[in-house]
Amino acid sequence: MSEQQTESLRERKKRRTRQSIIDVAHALFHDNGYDTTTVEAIAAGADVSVRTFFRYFANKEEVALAPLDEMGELTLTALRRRPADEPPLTALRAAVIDAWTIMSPDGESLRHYTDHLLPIGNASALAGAVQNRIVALGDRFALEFVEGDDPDGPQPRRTDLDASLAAFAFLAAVQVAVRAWCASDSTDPADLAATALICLDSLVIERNPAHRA
Amino acid sequence: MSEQQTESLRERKKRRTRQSIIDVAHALFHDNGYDTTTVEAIAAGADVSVRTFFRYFANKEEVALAPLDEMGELTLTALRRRPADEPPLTALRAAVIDAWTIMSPDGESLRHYTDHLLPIGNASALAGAVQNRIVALGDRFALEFVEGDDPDGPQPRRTDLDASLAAFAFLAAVQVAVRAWCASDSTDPADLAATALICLDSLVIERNPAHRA
DNA sequence: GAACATATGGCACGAACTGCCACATGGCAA
DNA sequence: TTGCCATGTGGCAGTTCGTGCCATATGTTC
Repeated sequence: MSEQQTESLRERKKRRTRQSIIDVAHALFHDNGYDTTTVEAIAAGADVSVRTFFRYFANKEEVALAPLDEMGELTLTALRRRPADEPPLTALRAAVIDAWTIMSPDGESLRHYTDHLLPIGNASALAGAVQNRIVALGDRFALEFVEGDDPDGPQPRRTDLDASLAAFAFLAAVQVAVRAWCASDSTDPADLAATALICLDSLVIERNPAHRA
Repeated sequence: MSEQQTESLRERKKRRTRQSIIDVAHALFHDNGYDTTTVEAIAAGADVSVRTFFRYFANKEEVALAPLDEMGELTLTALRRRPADEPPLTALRAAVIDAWTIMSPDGESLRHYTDHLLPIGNASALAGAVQNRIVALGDRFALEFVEGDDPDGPQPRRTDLDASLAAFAFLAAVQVAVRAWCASDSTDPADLAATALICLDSLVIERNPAHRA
């Protein structure tokens, strides 16, 4: 199940094309900025037609945010490996640390990731798209908690509201850290991680205090 | 200073044109949805050229989100009226309640506001723009706390990180509430307010625990 | 190699914006 | 009132993103 049945020629070709588009695009974004880089240029660089570009990516944003999506997926799978009875915020905190550790056994791939963060952060046209990803990710995090919760466990079933709240408060904390890091003069990924942990550690969510609705 | 010197004919005309564009646009959004409503149609309805539309609003999103901006401003001014020594989350909670109360002495204008929320919430193309506004608002909230903080007060000066964290955690909670309300079958603004308070009350931010950076 | 499925390219088109220039309108002073 | 100046407005051409349609090329299967 973990071993892949040597993907077909077609699939290999598609994978290579896709990666080529991503690489070319990010190189151009880095050099010329996101806004001034046209899809036409990306397509030309990746040696595909513009029409084909849009078959691989629904829009220009998507190719720019591909690395972000990867990190999101990584965090999500890390979250799924946490014990089911762990409180949401604790699990999320641990998951993001796991994801970063997995990504940077050498510390290099995390830097490769953060390298994409600055160009993205500077492209105001991308900001909205980034936020959309974050919201979508938050929903998936939240879903993990309500689904994973044992219906006949010792605790009363966690409400959707609690789950969402934990997920989005968590993401807000990470965002604050990323933005602070981007604003600072540091380019060291370790500083980013440290800032993120500080933010996460000052977050607390009370479990539905006796509150009349 | 509070009384306006009877704005000039020019200014009155601009104001009317602007409001006309907003009204026409939202009527069309309500009827046909955001995506399928073209700027051309809005401009035609408001009896201005397309070129002029773009002189009033930088893009289609901006006219759609004008009511949201208004609410943001309202909350911000309410926040400025809070005592300076109030903890950020407490002040924000009170400010948003104030803003809602101001907006709905009769309960009608708040409904008028929430009426805009659904069309916006359903327009996926707007989601990113909404998030952008929220981030911008969060920054202004945060700024309020660091600036308003007395440098030689009894407490060690609040860091920017703390201020941002409070602002964005607050906005995350409100967002969760709004989304939950949109997803529910309720159209009663009171339900929205109640949900928002529940979310806000389970949020706690610890003040920078002894944490080695 | 034939038959089929799918990936690709090219073209026309719609919609969001923008720059530019000509014209109209409001404000102001002689 | 007249005329000058600032500013608001319209129209048009052009760029870019994104989509539907159809013909063609390439991989897959028998």
